[in-house]
Amino acid sequence: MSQFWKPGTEKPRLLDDEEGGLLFFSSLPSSSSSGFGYLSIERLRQRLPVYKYRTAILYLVENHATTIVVGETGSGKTTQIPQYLKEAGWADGGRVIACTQPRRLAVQAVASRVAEEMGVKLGEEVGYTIRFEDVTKNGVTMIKFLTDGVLLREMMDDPLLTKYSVIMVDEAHERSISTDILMGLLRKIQRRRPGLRLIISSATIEAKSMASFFNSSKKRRETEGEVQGPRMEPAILSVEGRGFNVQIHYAEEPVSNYVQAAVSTVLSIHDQEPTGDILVFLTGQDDIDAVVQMLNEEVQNRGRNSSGLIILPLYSGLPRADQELVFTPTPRGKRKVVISTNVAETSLTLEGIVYVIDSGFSKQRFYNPISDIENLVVAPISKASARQRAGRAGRIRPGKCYRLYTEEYFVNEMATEGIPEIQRSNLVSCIIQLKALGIDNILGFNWPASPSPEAMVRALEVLYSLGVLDDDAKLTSPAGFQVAEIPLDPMISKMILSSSQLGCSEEIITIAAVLSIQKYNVALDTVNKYSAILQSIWVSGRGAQKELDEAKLRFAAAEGDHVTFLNVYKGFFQSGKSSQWCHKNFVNYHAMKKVVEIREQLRRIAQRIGIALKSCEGDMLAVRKAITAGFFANACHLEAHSHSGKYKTIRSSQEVYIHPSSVLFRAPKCTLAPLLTVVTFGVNPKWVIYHSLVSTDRQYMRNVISIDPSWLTEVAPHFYQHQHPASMLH
DNA sequence: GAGCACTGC
Repeated sequence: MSQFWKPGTEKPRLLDDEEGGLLFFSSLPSSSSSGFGYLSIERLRQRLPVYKYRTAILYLVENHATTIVVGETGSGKTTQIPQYLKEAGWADGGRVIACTQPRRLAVQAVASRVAEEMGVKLGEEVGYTIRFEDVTKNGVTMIKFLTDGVLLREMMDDPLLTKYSVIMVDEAHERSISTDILMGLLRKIQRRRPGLRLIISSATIEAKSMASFFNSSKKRRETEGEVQGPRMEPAILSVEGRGFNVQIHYAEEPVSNYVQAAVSTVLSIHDQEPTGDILVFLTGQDDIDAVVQMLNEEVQNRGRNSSGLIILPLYSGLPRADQELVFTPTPRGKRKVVISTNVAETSLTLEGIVYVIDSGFSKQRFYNPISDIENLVVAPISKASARQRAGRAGRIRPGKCYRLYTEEYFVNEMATEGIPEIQRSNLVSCIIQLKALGIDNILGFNWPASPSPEAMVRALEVLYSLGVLDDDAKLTSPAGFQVAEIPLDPMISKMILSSSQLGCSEEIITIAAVLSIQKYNVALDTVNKYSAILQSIWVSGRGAQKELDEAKLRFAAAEGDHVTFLNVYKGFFQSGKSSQWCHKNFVNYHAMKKVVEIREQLRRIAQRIGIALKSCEGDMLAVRKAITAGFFANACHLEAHSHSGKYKTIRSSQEVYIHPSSVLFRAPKCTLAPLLTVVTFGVNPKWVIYHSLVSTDRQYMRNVISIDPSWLTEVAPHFYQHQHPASMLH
């Protein structure tokens, strides 16, 4: 190994989210007060690195409109700064200190930790808000943790966020879409509310560009003259972390096959290095399964001597029980090897890792506004990501990180930061949200990172075709405002609006809930459990694929997947929401409970914005029409004489195929499902609409429903008559 | 007969 690896000079210090993993995943009852041991809470707080900056932070917040805290992980900034602010009086007079997080779980965990440190009941002085859970008390809560998405929603009712005295945006370096929009809007609010203070918590590299983004001093002087108040130039403060050093080793030669290299590096570490668990970062399930299999074979070949390795895959699609294995403590004399996706980079923290192997790649989403298709591709990570990965080795003692790329590559070729999510995504949701907040000039909006004009224009086009924006790109009334109120993709929201007129809103709301669960995580209620991540209402299980397929057939509707969802929901409901029923039918019980929850929320919103709740009593024609009204842009036609099931999109003649997971993949025959109206038997429907595309070697349509082409011109005449002569549709 | 980086309202 010493020939293969060259020690580098860089020794990053580590530690992220003491507020994260430790709290969730430790087998110790770390969130109970016994976890604090002999030391008083006060003493423990004073031991955190951030403590010696307490006075400085308070001074800067007092005197600067924006303070940027460059906090290495483990500095204690997230839990301590809100408490310092409260102690200094920023929550006096009914004001509230807000602290945002990108993830729900982090919100819950940090809030309960801070409540515990302050010796108060969660939901009183310290509270939190995430979707479906508002654990705060008006007039009592002084420190409030929330996801940045929730804060954005709050701005719809209170655009200036008047109840907050200080807003701390944590993990800003992750540059999620919500964080970016939030920062752009906060910068605007700041001009109108000189009393508001912002704290942006960011990683090292970006601090300067963040500072120039928030530097509005010149503009302020021009417009308002010299005024009393905080300085508008942001202050930057750096707080060190509390991790152990991690020694970096680079590959001497470029690595052509990181799967193979990862396997041999694991074996070298196991042979030559002292005990300590290994974490390997790869890109996805395929890589991971390959490495797991190769390691298992190697262990078998070597015989009993190498049986000290416990090899565990980790990715979000893994069944919950398998994910849990990763968090069980390593038995004495054994070495755990976790082969993981990026999920271990930000979302969860493993204890006991001493060695990290970094492939240098991850899967990233890219959006092509021309084709309007989002692709998931394997791409090189950034330096920031590489540092984060390396840091995972230094949580319990000094560690080592093996990078499967050369030092020259790291220094000269790797990008400093990743591309912000907003520049890699479809902007439809984000733009309607800005419109609803009164930001009319989208192209002129001051973004922390501006999306491409093409992407913005494309999103405006889509919203226009949905009837959500008018000719002046203003929200239409009432449709535009209604769509903006519904916390879902605008195409789904439009589908819900149309269902109101078609008399099938109860059914469509069920479908909307199922469609949104498919991208959703199901976080369990308590802080001490990790989130079970779901991708479908079906149980995931590679082992029982055949049984799963058979179970699916019990619900399969000839109309397509959306109607199939209705059959599943109906069965679940009739069983009394029974978990045994789910188990028997290969339906994911937790996912169904979430569907029920989201469905209830959507019904409440629907009633609030004046959508009539009505069931169509089995009239699937109405249901399919409503789906068409939202997703007409995704219409496809079966190629004539195609025996391979080839479709083409109407909009751009893209070649697409029905995904094998769809019930229409094997054009289903009529089943016993009670809601079913027979449409076709055993042949591919000529016209379909898809909910989303998955791109691999082919473009696959996921969640497909058959339609009648005349509906297209009926529900979206502007779209189809202008762009496509009606003759094309027949 | 194929495939799912990661979040969130």
